[in-house]
Amino acid sequence: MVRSEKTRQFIIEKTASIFNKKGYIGTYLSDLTNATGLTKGSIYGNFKDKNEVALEAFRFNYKLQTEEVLSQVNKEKKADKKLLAFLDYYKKEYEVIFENGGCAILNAAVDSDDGNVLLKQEVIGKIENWVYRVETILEEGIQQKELKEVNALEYAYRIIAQIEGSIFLSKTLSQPSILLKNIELLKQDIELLKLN
Amino acid sequence: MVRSEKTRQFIIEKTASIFNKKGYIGTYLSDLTNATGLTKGSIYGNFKDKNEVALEAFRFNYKLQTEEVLSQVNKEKKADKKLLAFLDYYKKEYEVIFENGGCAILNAAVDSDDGNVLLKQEVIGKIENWVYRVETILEEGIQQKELKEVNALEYAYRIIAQIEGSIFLSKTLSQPSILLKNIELLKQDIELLKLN
DNA sequence: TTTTTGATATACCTTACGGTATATTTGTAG
DNA sequence: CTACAAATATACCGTAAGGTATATCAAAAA
Repeated sequence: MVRSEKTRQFIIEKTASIFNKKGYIGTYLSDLTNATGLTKGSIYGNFKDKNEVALEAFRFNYKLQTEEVLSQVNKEKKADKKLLAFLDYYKKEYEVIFENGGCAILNAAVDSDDGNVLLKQEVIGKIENWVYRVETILEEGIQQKELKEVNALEYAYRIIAQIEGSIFLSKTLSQPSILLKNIELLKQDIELLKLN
Repeated sequence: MVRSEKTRQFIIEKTASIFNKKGYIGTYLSDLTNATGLTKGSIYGNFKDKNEVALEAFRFNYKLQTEEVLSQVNKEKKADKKLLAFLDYYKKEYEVIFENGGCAILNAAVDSDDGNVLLKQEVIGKIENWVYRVETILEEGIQQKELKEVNALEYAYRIIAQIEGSIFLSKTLSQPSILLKNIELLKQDIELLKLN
């Protein structure tokens, strides 16, 4: 990694959670310089504008929160185990997510609801990808006769809505137990989905 | 209503959805003057500062979205009917909610996550109140032997998380069907909760 | 060791933000 | 119809935002 690429990465890492907590407009260039110890000149030497930093910050947050869980999921063979691994991730990592400012997808989506088209498109793409992955797990499970026949897409939407809503509620009320309990209930649903 | 109170109300009505869409920091005084046709002087004659407008705007949005549903719910006698009325509200009114920028509670909570302590407290209070009302309906239903015995508080959190998550997903992906389907599934859950 | 090139810091610009003091207008009471 | 009070508009302020041109510095090549 050349020098500039290293600095770019450094800026993204140091500012990602700030963007997640304070939003695009609410995160000022002064926040970026304070968090990195760099100057505006240096930041603008590595990024086109604030928007580009925000976009990369979101990608970083997304990777942090979602790509790790996927590797956990992929370790499992059977559909139900995959789904349970997926849910267990939130059980284990909710503290990290909370400290980081909550679900990056939810924050970025709400934040970019006005104007910020690039970020909005990015978020939509990530959600669709997430839905697709859950849907695929379900469909493969159904095909392998591991799971009952349900509408995989609808079921995926339901699970994801439940997770997002639970993280949101739990974080806003500062009550981790809400998330933990709802994850537990989702796991029960998955158990009921299993064929014998 | 005296003249000033009328103007105050006018400002709140005209700016509420802007705050809901663009957030506290993202809504500028110029947005407020544009939306109302008034000047800064007039706005500051009726409100202490932007924060006070934002707070009242949130209260307005909350009333719009939540107090109407409660009147619908209170028309019903039996617990299951109350819960179904509650869910039906979203089925009927999602378009209005979407046009208004989505769920005011979710937006305000995410928005006020940094710094805005007053608004944050307000939102937390509203959520707690909401949870309490759903919890009470469930408990009364259980007492009246209309519903199966479940943990009312946990069940309330689950329903609310599902609704919030569904509105969020649905709105972000511009797919009302996600919300509608999930509401349908929640209604099925309520049916299963009924005794006999 | 010197030169060159890319990265970072400095100093500055424009703009528009939130907010305020004051002038003007408008509705109301006498 | 006038005088007063309340509400609104005007004109302004200080600050800090995002962004840029230029100077300085550091690392690698010659």
